[in-house]
Amino acid sequence: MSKYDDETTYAIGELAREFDITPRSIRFYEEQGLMSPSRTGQNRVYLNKDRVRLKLILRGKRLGFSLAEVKTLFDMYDTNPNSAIQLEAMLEMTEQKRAVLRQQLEDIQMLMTELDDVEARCREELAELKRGNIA
Amino acid sequence: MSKYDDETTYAIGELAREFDITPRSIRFYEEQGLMSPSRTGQNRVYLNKDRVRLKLILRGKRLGFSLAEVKTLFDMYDTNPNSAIQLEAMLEMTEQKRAVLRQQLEDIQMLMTELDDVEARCREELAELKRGNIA
DNA sequence: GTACAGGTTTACGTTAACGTTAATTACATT
DNA sequence: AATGTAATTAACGTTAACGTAAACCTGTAC
Repeated sequence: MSKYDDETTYAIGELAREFDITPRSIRFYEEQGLMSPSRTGQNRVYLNKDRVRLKLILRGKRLGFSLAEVKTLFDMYDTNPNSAIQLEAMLEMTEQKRAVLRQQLEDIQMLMTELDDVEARCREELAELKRGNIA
Repeated sequence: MSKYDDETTYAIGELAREFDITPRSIRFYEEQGLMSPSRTGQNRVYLNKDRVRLKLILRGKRLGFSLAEVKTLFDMYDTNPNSAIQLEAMLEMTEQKRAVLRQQLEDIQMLMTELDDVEARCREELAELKRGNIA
């Protein structure tokens, strides 16, 4: 259970398949300073910590964070892990996202009822047409 | 209470201010075929129906619809609103959108709980920091 | 020894939804 | 007449997150 027990390595294609993305994306994340895998010759070699990073990137994306936002979080964590400042920045960012999501929920509910209306009117008019009413 | 009782007109700048967008955006929506205000000379003049359209466009955007998607919805509603074929197509379309919305609702709820998790962990670690635990 | 399945870099292309000048017009005040 | 405010068209610029060649290396399989 030590830190040393997972020395599995991954090629870029393996990670790409595992997370269902393209190698291009992974290289792009590196280009943006989000990862820095080691090399064997000119080939990229990914360790478990890199895999974890990638997982975090993708989760950030799912949460609606841009790559730039993910990077700021990473940078904060790298230079000052578990500092109060970093944690509070994280809280602030999640709070923002939460606000966006709340707005979206509201909008969706409004649109749903609007769809109900439209649908109801459609059905009514269809019924009239079937009855031969050309109104 | 007839259809004729709202003949208020709006200039592009008024609408822009009201909805907190730029005139450029409004012109862009028109360029994309989403609105077609009348003119006085070369100036655009917006009636209440145009204002409603704009409101719908913005709501669609907040919901994550592209302008192209909003346009297809508009086109469907605009062309032959009373033919049986169009009505049935419309019903099918709304049903599809409804399914998409249900999916979005699910996604958002999942994201919310994920954010809850992240936030909870942050708060825990912050609490430990305050207690002086450097773990 | 050659074909293939992976990897590499470089660099231009793509899409959406505007932003940003520029150059012009028109009406209202001062 | 000059200034200010709001409008117009036309057209090139921008951002994010990759996609898509092109041209190359390289280890293994047959």
